[in-house]
Amino acid sequence: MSQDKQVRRRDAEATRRCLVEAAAELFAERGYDRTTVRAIADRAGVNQALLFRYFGSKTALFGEVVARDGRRRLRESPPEHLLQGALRDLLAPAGTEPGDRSLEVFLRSVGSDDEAARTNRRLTQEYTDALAALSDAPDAELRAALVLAWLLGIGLTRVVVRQEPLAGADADRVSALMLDAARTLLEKLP
Amino acid sequence: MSQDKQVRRRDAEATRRCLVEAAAELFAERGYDRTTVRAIADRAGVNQALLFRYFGSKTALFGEVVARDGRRRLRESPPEHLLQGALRDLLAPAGTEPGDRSLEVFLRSVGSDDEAARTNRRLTQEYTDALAALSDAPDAELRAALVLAWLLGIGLTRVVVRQEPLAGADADRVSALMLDAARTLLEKLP
DNA sequence: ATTATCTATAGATCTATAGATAATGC
DNA sequence: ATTATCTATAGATCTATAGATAATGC
Repeated sequence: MSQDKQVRRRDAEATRRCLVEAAAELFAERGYDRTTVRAIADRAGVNQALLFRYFGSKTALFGEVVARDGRRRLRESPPEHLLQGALRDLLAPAGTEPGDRSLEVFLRSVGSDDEAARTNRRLTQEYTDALAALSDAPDAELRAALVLAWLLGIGLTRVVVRQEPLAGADADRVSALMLDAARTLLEKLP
Repeated sequence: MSQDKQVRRRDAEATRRCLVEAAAELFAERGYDRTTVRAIADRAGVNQALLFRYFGSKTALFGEVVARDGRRRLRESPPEHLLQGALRDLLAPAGTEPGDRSLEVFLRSVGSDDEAARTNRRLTQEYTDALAALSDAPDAELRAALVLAWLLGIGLTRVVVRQEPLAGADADRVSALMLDAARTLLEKLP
């Protein structure tokens, strides 16, 4: 019965974590602009004033979320699996538990707060660098950027706009078509 | 000297047009959410109450903008030039007068108002259909959607996020790389 | 007289802060 | 005593509307 609020002892660290977790979910669902600090605090089950006590501002909390989740795949997978992995999470059928929603956070917040945009730009650069390392082409970085742009576009269409036929398409088929073309782009020398 | 405001006679039709024009610019620059009705009225040089008199709501004005600009290319260019044309506008060097900013309106408003999202979705569908007509593949529609997603991703990276190296890359080089891969995707049968 | 335009403001947000309250650890 | 949490609210938005004002066309 009373396994929630009541039971949780006062614990600043736990409260902080709850806020970051709730913020990550909401930023992924609604983007930066359309997520209110009050909604974050409500989902975290804590008072709204604590968000400012622990993070100072909504923008700073956004930075915390990106720092926590955005670079996880970058740290954990080798460059040659980066694209596949990102694509797999992106294409995970709706309904199933999505593995990593950091791309959604990115996509839905792209036009928002300037500081948030800067945070996002830094993250994209790191992905581009990792992908560029896979190509021997003299314009490897540009090719990598094009591939990454494609990933973003697919995410935008499928997850944010939910546009058919991409939204409902079979994950493997999309993956095969895209990875094949991407590999050609990265490997084919001019 | 006094060629503005003073000189313009009272003209509901002209005021309407000014509002749509100002809204088109601002939605392209800032997206739906971050554009205020007051900013639109100010840029149009008219009173803010008139926006509601002539359009009823901010959302309705957005619909008007998309209806006016979004389908222009679709009407004016044959399917086989659609992609090239969209790409050319998108890649027009910053500073030069951009030809068509409707893609920016789309990209910057994608996560915003629900009604705006619906308007955008309808528009994307029309583009997908046009592109799909170019392919003989049995999954032509999916391939077309992937190509369109790529276009959106490139636009997002270059114009909205302004991420290097795509943001500053030579238009012809980007165009060549992308169109080549896209053509392969649309024409190569499984 | 008609109607395009403007003034003034309601009402609903939203971020952020100051200061009060109360649970913990010594 | 310390500090995690809560109350209350300032202050700045933003969309939308009601009703007043004033320029046009007959």
